[in-house]
Amino acid sequence: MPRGRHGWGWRGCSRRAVRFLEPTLLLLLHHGPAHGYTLLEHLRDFGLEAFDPSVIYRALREMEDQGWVTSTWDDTQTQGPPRRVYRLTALGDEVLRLWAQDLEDTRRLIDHLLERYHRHMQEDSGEHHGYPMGEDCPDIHCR
Amino acid sequence: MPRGRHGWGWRGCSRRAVRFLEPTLLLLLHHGPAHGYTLLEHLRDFGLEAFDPSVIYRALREMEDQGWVTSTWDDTQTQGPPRRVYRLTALGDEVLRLWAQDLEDTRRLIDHLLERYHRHMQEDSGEHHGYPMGEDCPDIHCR
DNA sequence: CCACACTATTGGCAATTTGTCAATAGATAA
DNA sequence: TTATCTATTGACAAATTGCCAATAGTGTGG
Repeated sequence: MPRGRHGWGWRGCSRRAVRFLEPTLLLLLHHGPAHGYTLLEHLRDFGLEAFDPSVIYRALREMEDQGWVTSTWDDTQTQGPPRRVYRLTALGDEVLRLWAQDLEDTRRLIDHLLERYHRHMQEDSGEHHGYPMGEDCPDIHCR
Repeated sequence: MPRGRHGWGWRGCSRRAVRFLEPTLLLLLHHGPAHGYTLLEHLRDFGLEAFDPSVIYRALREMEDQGWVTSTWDDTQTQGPPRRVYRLTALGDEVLRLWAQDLEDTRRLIDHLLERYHRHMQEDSGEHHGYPMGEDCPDIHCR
């Protein structure tokens, strides 16, 4: 998915991941209360890596503003500064359900697009579509 | 997918759609050269509606900058100002293939998330997870 | 001819989103 | 005490996006 005048790894490259951040956090919190850092680690199980912690905390604060989660300071001692415990609210529970529906819609869109793509590719394998063949074609370079 | 302090229909609401714009345009152009307005109409077949024309033209110009498409002025008379004809380049053809792969990756991510969601919901139907039940829970209102 | 509507493309801007980097800060180990 | 690890917060620049207006050619009704 090269985009803009860039390849992978430019500013905004992981936007796909970002859209999965909120539903994934909600799902993780549906399993039970957790700390921000813990959530960060569990995100890897969902293919969401390389998140700067600030992104997670920002998402959590926004979700709290929405009333999807609440947070309290954890009084139990740990090796480090005090931590927040985030827990899902009933509203967050409901939002998670809406997210799931939305993701199913998105899935259908992708399916439709891919189905069309593969069908079309099968139909006219080897045909040309008006673009000049044989010209020097620059390689796609993703940085 | 309520997001931010908004529901559907706020600024940035259709970002999901926007991400399908480029691959869909490439796929449409793979069928053959077309005008911007024509493409705009065909997008509906893919569940992508309500695009402001400027969004499509902006995308097309960016794709041209990348060398994925080329455009020439159509000299045939029509009821209106001169139109551009966009056609896919060999590079655009290749990019379309990469997009398809990327969409398949995305689909896998969604599947994984949804599978986890449904499995978890089945496991603990009726259980609580620490959030206070019975409190007044504000309705989710999407505007 | 003039006003108006329709088709088609272009330009600009403000609000929002996103990535990155730095700051703060407690606890512990050397 | 200095350094290091854990945890959270703040701030900023760049990119994305939606919206609205401008331009412009053609045809239609009065």
